Order: sequence, then C-alpha cells, then structure tokens
Amino acid sequence: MKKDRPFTHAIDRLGSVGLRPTRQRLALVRLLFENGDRHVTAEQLHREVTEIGVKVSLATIYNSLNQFTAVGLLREVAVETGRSYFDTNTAAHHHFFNDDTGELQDIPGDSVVLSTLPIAPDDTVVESVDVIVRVRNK
Amino acid sequence: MKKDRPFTHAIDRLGSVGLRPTRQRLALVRLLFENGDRHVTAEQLHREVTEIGVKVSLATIYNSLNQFTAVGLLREVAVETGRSYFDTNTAAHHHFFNDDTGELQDIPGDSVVLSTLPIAPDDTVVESVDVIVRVRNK
DNA sequence: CAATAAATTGGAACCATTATAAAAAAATAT
DNA sequence: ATATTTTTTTATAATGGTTCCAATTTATTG
Repeated sequence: MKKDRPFTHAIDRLGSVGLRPTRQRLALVRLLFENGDRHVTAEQLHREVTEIGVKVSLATIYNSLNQFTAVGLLREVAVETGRSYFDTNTAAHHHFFNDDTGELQDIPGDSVVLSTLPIAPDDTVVESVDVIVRVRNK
Repeated sequence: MKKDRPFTHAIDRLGSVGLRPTRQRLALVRLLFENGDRHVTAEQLHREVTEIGVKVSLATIYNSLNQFTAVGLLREVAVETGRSYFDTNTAAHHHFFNDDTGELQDIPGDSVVLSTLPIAPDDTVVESVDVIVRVRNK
C-alpha cells in the first residue's frame, strides 16, 4: 500500500497544532506542505489556491499564514521591506535571495556556517541568526 | 587647529557624490554622519531634523535617504517587513536586531565570520551577505 | 540679474497588511 | 438530528510606510 492520503495528512497537521480543518486551511496546508520546501508570499499563495479552484479570501490567506507561523508550521523570513515571505522549512537554515527575480531559496544544510557567534549586547539573548546571501542573475 | 568645520564637511560630502548642498540635505547629512555610525528609519530622521528646528518634509526625507543610498553614502538593511533601516556604515559588516526595541546595531568587525561562502545558484553571482542576529531583552 | 535646471513640498495615490463586524461553518450539547 | 455556542471566513474599511505628482521654491548657469 503505497498510496498517500494527503487529505488525512493535512487534517492531521492542522489537528496537531489545534487548528480546525476548514476547507480553506486544508487547501493551504496541502499547497504549502505537499510540495517540498517552499517560500511564498501571501499574494503568491492566494494566486495558487485560486488557480486550483478553491475560493479563499486574501484576509484568510493572511490569517492562516500568521496562524501557521504562530504555531510553528511556518517561519517568516525578512528579505525585503514591503512584503513578507513564509518558509515551510522551520529548521535552522539560511537563504539565497535573488534580487532580480525576488526568488527566495534555501541554502543547503551546512554550506554556510558561522565560525563565531558574536556576544549579544548587554541584557539581551540571541534568538536566531539569519543569513541572507543576495545574488543577481549573471 | 583642532576645530572641526562640520558645515564644510557636509558640503564636501554632498559635492563628492554630485548632490547639491541644499539646506535640507545639509541638515540630514550632518545628523547622519557627524555622530558616528547610525541606523535610522525615515520617521526617526524626520523627527530628529524637526527637533533641531529644521523644516524638511517627509517626502524629502525619503528622497534623500534613497539618493544617499543610490550614491553609496548609505546602505539599506532589511530586518523587518514594513519599515526600512538605513545604515551610515557602508563597509561590509553585520547586525544585531533587537526584536523588542526595534533597535539595529552593528556587530563589531570580525566577531562574526562565515566559514564558508555557499556556491551561488546557477547563473547567479553573490552580491552581498547579510547576517542578522536577532536578540530579545533578558 | 535673467533664464534654466534641480530640489522641495503637501497631498494624493499605492501597496501590503491588519482590523472590523456580519455571515457562514464547525463543534458541542440537547 | 437539531439547536446552541464557538470559531472561522469574508468583504470592506482602515492603517502605515513609501512613492508619485504637479506646483512652487531654490540653486546654478549664462
């Protein structure tokens, strides 16, 4: 029995974080998590979900992206002021950002390593370290 | 003769990049470059220039920040979607960003070093590498 | 000092995002 | 099942940062 049951997966994923499996959320979860690691903006996701014939308002896209992020299903990546990118890979890793295309992409596992972690300013603790390697088309 | 002549400095700095030394730009250049390395948002700078009694419209603040960035006097740093930060230090270096206060601050010279630079995706070249260490108040 | 070019300005426009309040859907209790 | 309660979705308005615009002011050049 090799057949996947994506619907169930999506339901389970939502259930595991305490979010109700609504039609909208299910469609979004499938788009986001059943196609490998992804980096999406709200507009992009809205276009995609609309293309597959599911009607979801932009407001719900934003609500969902924020909820998913709050429960740790997604991670937000700040690369450009103006619009937000959401990454389905929540593990610690870094990014390439193509300034020409606006495309964001994971940097393979350990090909960037910080040799030293700097000492945080007084009375602060390090939360996370983001490395963004900006590239341009040749 | 140790006395500085900041006005002349400001004029020179503008002249060197081919921007006319207007009253507004002079005030902004002085605020930005005569107080060590700084990280400012447009709103912040507008407040500051207003406080010292110089009338500059927000539009001009934005124009100037963008112009200064275009000619290499400033560097833009993307830390949060929503607002832009401008850094008076254009040399290669990295940042601490305090999520609680919104404060951006340079990481001293070499206390963060990337051990490996990852190989850029096909048909792209690396433009720059931004490291942002996010911290929170203890 | 006149003519020309560039910069500044207030306000409208814009864009991504968030808030709001009413309608719809899902969960729960009966 | 059905009624009741709670959560979610939605359209639309509101927001916040930024850019655009046409008119006015300022700086440079002749």
